[in-house]
Amino acid sequence: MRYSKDHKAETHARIVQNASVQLREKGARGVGVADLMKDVGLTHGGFYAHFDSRDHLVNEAIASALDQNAVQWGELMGDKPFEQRLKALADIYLSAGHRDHPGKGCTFAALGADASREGPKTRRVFHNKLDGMVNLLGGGNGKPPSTKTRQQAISAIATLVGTLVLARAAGNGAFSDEILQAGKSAARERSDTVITKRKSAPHARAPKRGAR
Amino acid sequence: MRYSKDHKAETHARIVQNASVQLREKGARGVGVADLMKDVGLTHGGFYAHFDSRDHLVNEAIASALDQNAVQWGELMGDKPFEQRLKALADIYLSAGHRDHPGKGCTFAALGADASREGPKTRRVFHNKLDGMVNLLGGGNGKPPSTKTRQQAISAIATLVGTLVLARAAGNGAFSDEILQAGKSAARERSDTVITKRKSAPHARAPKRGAR
DNA sequence: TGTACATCAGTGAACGCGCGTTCACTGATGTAC
DNA sequence: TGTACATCAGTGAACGCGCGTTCACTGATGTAC
Repeated sequence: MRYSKDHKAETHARIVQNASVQLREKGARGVGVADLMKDVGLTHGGFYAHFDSRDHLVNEAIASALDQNAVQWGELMGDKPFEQRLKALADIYLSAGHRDHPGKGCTFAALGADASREGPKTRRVFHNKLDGMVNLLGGGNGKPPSTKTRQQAISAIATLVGTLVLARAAGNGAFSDEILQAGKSAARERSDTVITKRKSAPHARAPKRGAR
Repeated sequence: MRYSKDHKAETHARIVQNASVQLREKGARGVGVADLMKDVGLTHGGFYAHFDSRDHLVNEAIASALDQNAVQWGELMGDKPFEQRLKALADIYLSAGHRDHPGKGCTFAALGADASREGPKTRRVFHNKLDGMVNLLGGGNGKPPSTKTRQQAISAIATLVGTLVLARAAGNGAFSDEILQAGKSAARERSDTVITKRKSAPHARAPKRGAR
């Protein structure tokens, strides 16, 4: 069968999309070529008309998942100021829904640990996309953030990612909920601190003994 | 060959120890029975004199890794007050050494995401051990921590875990170092906040700025 | 417009390999006498 | 103390299965004339 113009591109995209979900759900080693193709409604043999190898697909799917995340984050944050951005992000990010549906969720939390075990290509993708996320959260309306702001954005993201990883590892019971709550509180306090600091003036931090 | 009294227990422990390292390095799916036994100096067939199945070993090895972490944390923190505990922990936890040697490091960071994909047994182990870690970091000398203190301990741990996961995913270059630094700064600021809050009420702690 | 041919995404059997698991066997040491 | 037997941690060949990959083939549609 020979298909219309961009039929191949569409199928390719469908495989990638499906893989990006399944990888986040089952891990980098948890998804087989045959299962994947079956899910897309094809047979496994056709896979190699689209990808050189399983590894190539994994890389592409992870990159795609990260891109989706970036879009989601961008929509969520709009042009709010930093502390409001963080609040908006944390509320969604640390919801039970996100915890219980990793396939549509954050790739750092789902595959970050796996990434460090994959090839340099995968790590490079993570590197680049994470850098983009940091600028997205920390940057001011398109402008690249300062070193200090980057620092805050990084640690904010780290807290979100760590909280989600721990909440998922702990299941979905009361303790897991407590973890999500703790993460939300931390984000809230962090926002408040930033707000307070900005208000209290362009200098100083804690009154007397801050000790940095 | 029939071996001395506790020879079997020793071999068993060696296998578990080896697995606990390799699992953290290569992930829950990345370690094979044959490789593992070879590393311990035995042949693969003997494995089943010690474990019912590979899955049983994985559970035992993860539990062992988590126990080791708890011991390490305990030694590191001694009977210091919370903010100093966190500082001491963060300095080691967010070091390049820890990032580059996951086999001896934190199990939450290395296998937390994997845990959520494993069976309920593994998740229960993570649940229990994490709960213990929270009490360890948040508790005051044996006493169980308050809800508020637990919250702080949880988010502190989450930040550490998330930072390490991201730093590893980003490789080990300048960006990865920046991530570690951001995590350390966050831990420091968090400690200061706690100090400030406490200070403004009951009384003081660090002389002027030294901390520790 | 109609016909012959070329293309190539997708099919499904087959291959090779690795891995978890089984099993008959070994042989050094503990135990019974 | 010495001897015969029992035990069982460990050996290594073998099995079965799943998975990534290959390959000859299909047949609907695009293209050439």
